[in-house]
Amino acid sequence: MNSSLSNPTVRASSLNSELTSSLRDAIITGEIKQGSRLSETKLAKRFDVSRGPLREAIRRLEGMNLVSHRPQQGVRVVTLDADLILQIYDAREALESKAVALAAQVMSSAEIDELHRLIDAQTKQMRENDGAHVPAESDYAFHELVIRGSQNKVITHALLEEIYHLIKMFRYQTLAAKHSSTNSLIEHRQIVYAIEQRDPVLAEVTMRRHIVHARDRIKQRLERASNQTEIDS
Amino acid sequence: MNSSLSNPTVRASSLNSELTSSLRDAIITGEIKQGSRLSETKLAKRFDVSRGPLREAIRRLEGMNLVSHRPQQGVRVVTLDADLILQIYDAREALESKAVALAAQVMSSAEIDELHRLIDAQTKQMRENDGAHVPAESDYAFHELVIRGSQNKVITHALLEEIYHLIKMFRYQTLAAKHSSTNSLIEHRQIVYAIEQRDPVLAEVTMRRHIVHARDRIKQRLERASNQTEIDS
DNA sequence: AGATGGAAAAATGTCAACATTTACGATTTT
DNA sequence: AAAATCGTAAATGTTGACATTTTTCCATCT
Repeated sequence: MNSSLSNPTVRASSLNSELTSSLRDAIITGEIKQGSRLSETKLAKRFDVSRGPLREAIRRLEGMNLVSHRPQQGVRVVTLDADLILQIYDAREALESKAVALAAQVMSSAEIDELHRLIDAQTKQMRENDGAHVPAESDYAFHELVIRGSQNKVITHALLEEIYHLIKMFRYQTLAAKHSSTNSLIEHRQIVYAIEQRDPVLAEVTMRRHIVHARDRIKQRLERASNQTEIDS
Repeated sequence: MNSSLSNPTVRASSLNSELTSSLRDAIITGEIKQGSRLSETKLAKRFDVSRGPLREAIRRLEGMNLVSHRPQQGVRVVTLDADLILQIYDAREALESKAVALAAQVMSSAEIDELHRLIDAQTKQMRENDGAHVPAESDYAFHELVIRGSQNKVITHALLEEIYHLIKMFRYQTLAAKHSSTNSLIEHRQIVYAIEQRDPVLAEVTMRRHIVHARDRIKQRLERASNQTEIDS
């Protein structure tokens, strides 16, 4: 239940911080379902803590857009309907295309080398798998490197502490897609190329297209799923 | 001190919510100085509440990027140095240019009329003042209308609940600029025109230029201020 | 039988006290 | 006199209990 009570000398730096991570992951994986109410008393029992730290963790989740709060009525897990998903990708497109433009200007060569290592590893993983897919974790690692490479705290915070949690939640649950496509890897190579050329405009355009592609694929899936349920009913 | 304890029947919907606003405003206006430590015990006495709701309010301010937390050492108010200010405007450029592109596609004619009313009021205010400036509040109102007009929850949250608080804090303190320029009003008219034409590309480009202009002016001011202090020392 | 009312239970909002850690200052030692 | 160490005080982290509101369930009335 409690993930870190092993070494009493280490002092796991704060309970509410641990709770934030645990709750966040439980929401992302769907262990706590979309739209469901978060009962403070039940969660306090489940994690074996008092309600104080728990409430603080919930307040942080509010800032991550993972739960919404209504006074005197508690908090509910966000519901990822089609509209919201597409809105998330619009926000991501705006922020991450700007991030890569900045990264192309300020990223160190050491960081660019790291990007190469990631892509090489992804190429290898693709061959070892079915030859058409790359693990989602690897995909996240790539994007996180680029985002941090922008050295823009505000953009990095917005993307990694808010938008990406929602994207992971969507991919993990609604989609069962734990992989990204071959096209994705090709586009990643193009992005690294643009960064290497120190060409912010090319980098921005390439990243924007990469994300719009992903958005389009998702939109098609959602529309098909919507039609399907209409037929079913 | 306490802004709403008058009517006991009305029940001011939650103490920690009120605290969030009060603390936020105290930070934005500089009443609580940049870089200073927020003492929970002192603030609890000052607002005459217990530390529970206060801590929750502080957790919310964390999500707004207004304070940063270090375990076992409390929270400090963010410091708006030159780097951070420019990063904020880069993030704003990315998000708000996308917001206006979306707004151009989905805004209702009633909302567009509201934009016109605001601009007309600003024109009037400018004439009644020195003839060259418009109150900052009016400027915020315009941008907020456009942002909400995008109907994108994620972008709206990022801009209005995070980035704009930092911008207001900067304008209120570092800059003593409680006004925006004449150019600004002209650019606002161009933005409304693009929205009216239902031209998302033109709207996006115009908004981007509007924000880049503001960023450039700030950058010049900051560099002059920096040179000035070098001379002084 | 359905709807309306009230009472009980559970949930959120809040507070005061306890525990542990950090920081500051005084004292001691070199 | 300067530096290091120890002790005290204050701050953060956490807990359990109290208050008010909301929800649910049951009984009663139409």
